[in-house]
Amino acid sequence: MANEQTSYSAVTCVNCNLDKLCIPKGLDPSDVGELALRVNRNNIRQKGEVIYHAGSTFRGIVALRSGSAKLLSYDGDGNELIVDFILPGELLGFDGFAKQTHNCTAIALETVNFCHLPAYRLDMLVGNTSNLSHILLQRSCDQFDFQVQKALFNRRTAEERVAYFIVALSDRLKLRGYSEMEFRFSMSREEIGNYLGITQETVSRIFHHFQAMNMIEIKAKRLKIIDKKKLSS
Amino acid sequence: MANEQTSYSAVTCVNCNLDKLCIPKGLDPSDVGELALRVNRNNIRQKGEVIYHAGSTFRGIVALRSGSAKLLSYDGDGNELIVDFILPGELLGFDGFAKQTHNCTAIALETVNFCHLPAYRLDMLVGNTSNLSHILLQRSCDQFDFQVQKALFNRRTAEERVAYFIVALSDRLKLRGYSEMEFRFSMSREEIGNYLGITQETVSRIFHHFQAMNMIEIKAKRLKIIDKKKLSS
DNA sequence: CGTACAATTGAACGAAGTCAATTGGTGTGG
DNA sequence: CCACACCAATTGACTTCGTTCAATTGTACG
Repeated sequence: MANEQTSYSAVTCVNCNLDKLCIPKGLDPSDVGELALRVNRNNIRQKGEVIYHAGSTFRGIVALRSGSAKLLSYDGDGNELIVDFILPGELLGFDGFAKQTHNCTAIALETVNFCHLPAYRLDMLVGNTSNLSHILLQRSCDQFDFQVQKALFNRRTAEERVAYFIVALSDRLKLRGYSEMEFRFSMSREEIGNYLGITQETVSRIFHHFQAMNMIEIKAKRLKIIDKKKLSS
Repeated sequence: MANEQTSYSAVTCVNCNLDKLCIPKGLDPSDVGELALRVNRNNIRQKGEVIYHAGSTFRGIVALRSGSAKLLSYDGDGNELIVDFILPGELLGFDGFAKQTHNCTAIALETVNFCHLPAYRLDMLVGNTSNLSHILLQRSCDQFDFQVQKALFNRRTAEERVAYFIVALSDRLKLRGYSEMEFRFSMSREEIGNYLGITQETVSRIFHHFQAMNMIEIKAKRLKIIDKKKLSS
């Protein structure tokens, strides 16, 4: 956001001025030394340049040293949604950890300097792919991914949200061995509306509308999906 | 969502039918046995009962075995926002990891049965508070918390969003040693609008309005905050 | 200094919200 | 087992906030 021209030549995590914000915050001092040895420093990008791309393989965690960046995601129609603005000392890359593929793109908003902890070295520190630390970090990142997804469809119309909600719930139930075409809501209209960011009245009207269009049959909390394909669009 | 009455008596993570979804998914088989020894099983809550409360100390990760739940957060005015609906095999509790205090509440939507991995046992498996695994998990959960925060203020009016954006940015810059009262935006109006879920025109109008109210002075990308207190309300 | 893009400003429209009345479902006690 | 009460869901009428479209002004950079 502002200009700060420092000589980074001799800087490591051990004497970095961002140690109260970045990964070292709260980290055991001995581990900071360990970390410093594994981080690539002084990566530069100019304004508008990409730090990493959605769809690319996860290559590790990025820590911004100076400048600012935007983290964005794309919806189905290619519209971009800015998930976060990144300032010095903040971390980037968690969007690629769970699936090992980034689902966000990071772009510099001005000249940036960043450090990079490569994935394979991250594994050396955190442990291999199948141990618990790794799995929990993965699950946590999953939840983050999901929140990004949710933010994306919060841009859509009320109808699209409700349709998406039904389809997503159906898919999740199927995965758990329940019927994907017929099930019972355990939540009220108000709770659905709250979750989707619309009112219960709107939920009700849209259910009615979908029924009129022969996509679903709904009676109180029982739902029967007639045309899941139509619903998905 | 549906009824499934199984005898859970002899069930451990090793032979649980949710092993393709829950923590064990992707976990090394030897670690699953390890995990099984540390998990408390057969915790029951009835419809409407709380699994954990916002504000309470983090006590570990919860894995839903049957039933469904809602995960919700409260805004400043006590309005609830449903962050997620939880189905069997899904995990709960990451909202408490970063700050060691839950910022969400989990409530059963119907009778639920869940497993519980206590925090101190989690530490035994993941390592102590200051090692890298722990820190990274914490940072990742931080990002999750932030997305929840963002979802919360997406319910607010365009004016509140813009005000919040300015204040939050000011605070973040201050934390990094920059001036909190006067700075330069590195992002365009369009990017601000995209981030806040409103159009650039609306951003522009609201900036103008805040200036007319003597809360800020804005000229192109330079912003000067006149009355931060007023802006925060 | 001019060009291209960014930001502002205005006017009209529309999707979803609000408020209010009605209907429907469920569980409980007579 | 029915009837009542209570809460959930539906439906309608009206309002509003923010969008959209379009025209204009401002700003940065070659």
